[in-house]
Amino acid sequence: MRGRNPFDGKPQMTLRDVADAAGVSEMTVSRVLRNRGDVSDKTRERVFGAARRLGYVPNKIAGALASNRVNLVGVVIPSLSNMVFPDVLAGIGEVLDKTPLQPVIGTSQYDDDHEENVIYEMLSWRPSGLIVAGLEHNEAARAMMANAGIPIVEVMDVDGTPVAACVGISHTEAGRQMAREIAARGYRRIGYCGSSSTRDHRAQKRRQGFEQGLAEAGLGLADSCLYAGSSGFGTGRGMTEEILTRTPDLDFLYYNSDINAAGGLLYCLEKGMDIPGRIGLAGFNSFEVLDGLPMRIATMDSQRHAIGRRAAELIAANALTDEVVRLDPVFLPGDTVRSA
Amino acid sequence: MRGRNPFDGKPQMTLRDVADAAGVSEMTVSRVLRNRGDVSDKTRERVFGAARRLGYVPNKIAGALASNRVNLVGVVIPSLSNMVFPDVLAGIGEVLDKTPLQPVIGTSQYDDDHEENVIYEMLSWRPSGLIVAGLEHNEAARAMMANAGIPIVEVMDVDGTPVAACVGISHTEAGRQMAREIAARGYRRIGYCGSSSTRDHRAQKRRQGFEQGLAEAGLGLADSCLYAGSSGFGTGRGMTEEILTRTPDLDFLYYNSDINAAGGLLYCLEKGMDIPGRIGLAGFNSFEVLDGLPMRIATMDSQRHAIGRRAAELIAANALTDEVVRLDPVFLPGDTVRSA
DNA sequence: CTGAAAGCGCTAACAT
DNA sequence: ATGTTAGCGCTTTCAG
Repeated sequence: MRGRNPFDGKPQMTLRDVADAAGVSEMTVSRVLRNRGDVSDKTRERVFGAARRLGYVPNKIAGALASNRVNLVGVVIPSLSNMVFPDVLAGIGEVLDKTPLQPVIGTSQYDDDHEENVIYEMLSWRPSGLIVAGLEHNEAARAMMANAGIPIVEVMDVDGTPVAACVGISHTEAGRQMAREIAARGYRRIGYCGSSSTRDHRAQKRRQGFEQGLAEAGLGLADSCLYAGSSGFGTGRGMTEEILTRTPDLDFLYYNSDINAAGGLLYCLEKGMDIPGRIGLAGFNSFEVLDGLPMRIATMDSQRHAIGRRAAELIAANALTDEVVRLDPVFLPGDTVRSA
Repeated sequence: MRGRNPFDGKPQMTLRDVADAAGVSEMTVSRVLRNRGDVSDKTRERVFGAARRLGYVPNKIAGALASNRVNLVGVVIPSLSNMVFPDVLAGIGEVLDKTPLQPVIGTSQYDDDHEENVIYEMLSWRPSGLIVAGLEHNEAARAMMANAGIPIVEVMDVDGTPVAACVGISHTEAGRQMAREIAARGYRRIGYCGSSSTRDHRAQKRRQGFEQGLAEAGLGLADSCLYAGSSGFGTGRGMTEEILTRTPDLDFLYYNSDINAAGGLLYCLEKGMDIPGRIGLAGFNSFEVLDGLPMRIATMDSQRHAIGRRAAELIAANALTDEVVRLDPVFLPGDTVRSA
């Protein structure tokens, strides 16, 4: 016997089986099941009946090979634990749901070589398009994407050189804008709390933009505190305690994420600090779950839902362009910064 | 020309191209690229060289059709926005990363017919296994899974009749156990806050188990408050305000999720209520991000990471069993219940 | 409206 | 250690 899956007892059901059961040709079954071409109502009914009676599930592998059409869209993101990505995926899903396309998700774990691998695996399934988070990829990955011959969209970030199309915000600008807002509100002794990992390129860019923005206002970072590990209220709280112990006269803290900022907020409130008078706080992302904290954290909406939608639209339109769609993050002052 | 992708300019590269470039047969290229059989080092090098020079990406569709082997594992979950599922996925990923298998994620949006569809689509790619959240599926979905001829593992929940294998906790028991803990700690006027949707079967089971547990202790639910929409601090806060306004003498609140419980906690603290003396609070899930709230919320670890791991192990072992792996949720008293 | 033939790109099995 | 042959299950194309 030829190479069946060794674990598969019964051979899989084929179009042939349905065709025999319905007394028609394989071709007719194929047409009925795909709603293609003209088939008489009587034949159609018989075929549908036979297919459902037998519990036939088509083999898309064979179909894809024969038609050279695969209704899958690869989506490569760093991680699912970071709450930003499910939001992007939701945006992608909303758009693709109206098409025959289906997203297939892969995670790179913030590792370039792992990402290369995931992209390679995905491309080997010949998807109809590929959405990849970020603009930083190794050479091999960039080469694969450039030669894939399908729509490729890099998302989240526009600060860099895309392989093809690109939908995102400028994180450098986001950081700079936040610095401007803070400076305009009179804060002067400013600290930064974020990740020590250099692998989150977008957080790095925000930080750089932030420092640039401060410099343009004649300010600088008075202190910063970095953590290894994942963001969380505990992490934010810990960083805040540390930085304020070391540099007690800080009057503003900018966090890499709202999650950490929330931990900082809780810490400051517990210590009875006057927010936003004595000290101001701001994060990044705008997470809906956090609405309901004692104060709304100043943040910037990262537009991730819109980014997902726009990227999916490009794929759905089979856009082989190198268009760059630059969305604007929106500053949300919340309650943790003084009014301007 | 035959049915190429209409948008694909250049025809795709095949083994033939690599074989020609390396001056060997297609078969040899195939063997080299899959590390199969004996190939001389010299030939191997030449083939690898040619493949990488040309930027060859194999066509897994053709490979899968020929070998009847697909290294994909379908994973069907209700949603990615609910933080529990990324944790299950992480567990699955950890295990599958050590195998050639790759998870493919699909979401059912808590809708049975949508789920049926997603399962159908996945099975049509002939994956090596399927992991599906929950035990509630429509007839068609159950039939497909029963006949798929691949390892099927239903996860999260064990209260019901699995199609095949099953890894999870008993949510009914989880609810009952929580009721026992609460009763043992002397709380008597107990309220429940959760979702009004009946689609989250596991939350429903916890609530039922909770009521049973209360009944066994001679107690009952004094009030309950349901919300439509997504959980969040704001939601938890709102429910808590509402239920305490309506029934001010409640001395305990059980929430469907830690997220909502956190909102309730913040509300109660703001109101200056004595926790856990005047009122106790408990949630469900044990989310790491929440460590760092002013108090640790009493909760139950839902074992979702372990569930993901065990499920993936069953798939990796190609277990065509109907084994039920019942894990035990762990009660974590935190700071929001009195000591027993 | 339906069917027959050919072949998608790859791999199992069998040479050599 | 390498090559040859014959499909995998489906869809395209062309013929009725």
